[in-house]
Amino acid sequence: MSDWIQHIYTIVRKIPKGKVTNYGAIADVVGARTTSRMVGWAMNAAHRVTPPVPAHRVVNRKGLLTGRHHFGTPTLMQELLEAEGIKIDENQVVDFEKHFWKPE
DNA sequence: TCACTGACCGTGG
DNA sequence: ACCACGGCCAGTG
Repeated sequence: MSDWIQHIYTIVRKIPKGKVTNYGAIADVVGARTTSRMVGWAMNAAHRVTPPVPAHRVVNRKGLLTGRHHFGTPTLMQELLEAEGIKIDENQVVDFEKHFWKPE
């Protein structure tokens, strides 16, 4: 695995419970060497790495749950977020900016 | 080996 | 406000 992928996993694992972030923010922290699309790719491969990565806390810039189909069931991602106190409406995070967590 | 694709985002027409 | 395009890396056929 390349460094930037490990870097992404490390960052995602730092996301506090009840918070969410977006692909662009992660790409920004990792550096200009990667783009948000690469972050998405990394998440696709994240489910087979250990320790587990809370990929459900990563959404796109509009707060849309674009990755929900990559979970076991189409609703699993939403359920995980709601279990942490984040409300979802029409596959979108309610008050996204309020729950947004900027990685560093 | 080459070509295409992907859980995205910002910019320009 | 809508549409198209470039960027960046690894896996797959």
